[in-house]
Amino acid sequence: MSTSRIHRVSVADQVASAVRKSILDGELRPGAQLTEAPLAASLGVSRNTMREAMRILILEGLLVRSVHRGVAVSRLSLRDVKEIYNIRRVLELPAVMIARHAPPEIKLHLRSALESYEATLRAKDFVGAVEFDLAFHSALIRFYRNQRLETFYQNVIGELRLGMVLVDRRHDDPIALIPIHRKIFQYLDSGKLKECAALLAQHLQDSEARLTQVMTAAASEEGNEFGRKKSRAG
Amino acid sequence: MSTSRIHRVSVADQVASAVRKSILDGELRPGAQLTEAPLAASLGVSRNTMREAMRILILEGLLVRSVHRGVAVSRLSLRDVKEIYNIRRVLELPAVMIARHAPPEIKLHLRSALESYEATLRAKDFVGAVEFDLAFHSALIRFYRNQRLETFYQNVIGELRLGMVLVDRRHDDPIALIPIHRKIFQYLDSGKLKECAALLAQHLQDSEARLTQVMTAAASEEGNEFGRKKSRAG
DNA sequence: AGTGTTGAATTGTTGAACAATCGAGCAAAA
DNA sequence: TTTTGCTCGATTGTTCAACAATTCAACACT
Repeated sequence: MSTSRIHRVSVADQVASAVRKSILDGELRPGAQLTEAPLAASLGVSRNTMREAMRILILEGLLVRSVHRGVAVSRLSLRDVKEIYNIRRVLELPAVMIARHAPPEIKLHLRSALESYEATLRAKDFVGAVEFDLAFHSALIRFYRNQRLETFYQNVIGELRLGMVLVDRRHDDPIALIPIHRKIFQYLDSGKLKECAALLAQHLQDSEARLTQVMTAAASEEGNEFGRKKSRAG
Repeated sequence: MSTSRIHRVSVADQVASAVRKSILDGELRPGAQLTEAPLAASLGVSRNTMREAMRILILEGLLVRSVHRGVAVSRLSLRDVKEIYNIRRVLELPAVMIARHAPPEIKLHLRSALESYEATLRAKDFVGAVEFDLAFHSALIRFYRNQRLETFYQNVIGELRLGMVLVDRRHDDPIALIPIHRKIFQYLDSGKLKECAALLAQHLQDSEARLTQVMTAAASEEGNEFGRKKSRAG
């Protein structure tokens, strides 16, 4: 009954999806320790299956395992952020440059993501807006028509969200980002690809700077929180 | 005793490496069915550990699993080849363009790979030459100084080798490829990056065309071999 | 020839077990 | 007081054995 579709997936995959969602939604914070047995029990699967699911998420970079010390939700370092934004530049900027003869279907996706983005943002749902913000950028990658590139990009974006859950609503003025995305889309839609790429580059630069700034700020005030095991502040 | 290093790795990882090597060396041909129990027994590990190892290789794209039907070594389709070479273009060409202020360490790697490549090729060791050919190209990716990009590229190259094991020595004249790589390196070394990128693009185009051609040829004569289960040629 | 049906083999998943290892608490020593 | 060493409970790494679900091929039946 539960699996009505023909598209059958293994339990391990489903468990992986569930845990992935918990991480991406910020339910499981970066650094959180995941002990196998209780987690497996809470999801009603065996420890072996849970380990298989964890293996998937480790390969995706959402979890880290240190031998005999368990797995934990990955912590995004500043170096990671730098890497990820470089990847975004390498992939997104050429993507818009090949958008000339792109099928209209992808542009519809872009427009759809854009409108959802604006709607959630105006509704002050900043957490939900992240989803559509990244959906917009993911749609750009589809210009390549390359499955491997898309899944890779998706993984990278997943890691990036690890850092964004820490940011949340500290955004000074997220509404200000609306016209940026809109302008990027307009340039793209009207074939002004160079201008589009330039604006996108600027946008990525700003985005990286903002995240980096918030992360350094958060890192400094994290010492007296529950992040580290032994806070020397006591 | 066996693990003298501090760098401990799980058994599953070791098993994955062993199987990966078997595949990349052509011992396990594309399409080969891998039944868990015998393979696990032959390597002296449990079925669970073997499944974990398989999961890794599936995520890497070297194996495919269809539910309840087991795992098999991936077959590279022409579409796959097209995707992979597009990825190579997206990553390798910009890589040489940012090689201006690259650390000399990477250039040493390039030179080393180049010399090994020429040596093995002159020794008529065409299978071994593939290794160094790809090592040369992998070194280009290191210009990015980006761990995620490198591992992704490494995965993609691994998949490409799935197709190359089928090709092997059908190369018309592999020796002719020596001056190409050498010229690419010289352009790079002397800072003529545009010329380098152009030549590299040409090289990738030729390489793709050759592989595609061999694969279509191999596919047509594969029908009466053991490739497909039911050959209608009988 | 075409169509159930059966049954062996393989996979998906579970549950339990045991050794290896870690971490914390506590005692002994400096 | 700080450091060192020890013990012990908890968690992980790995194995093993079992069973349900599913596939595949052979076979019987029409």
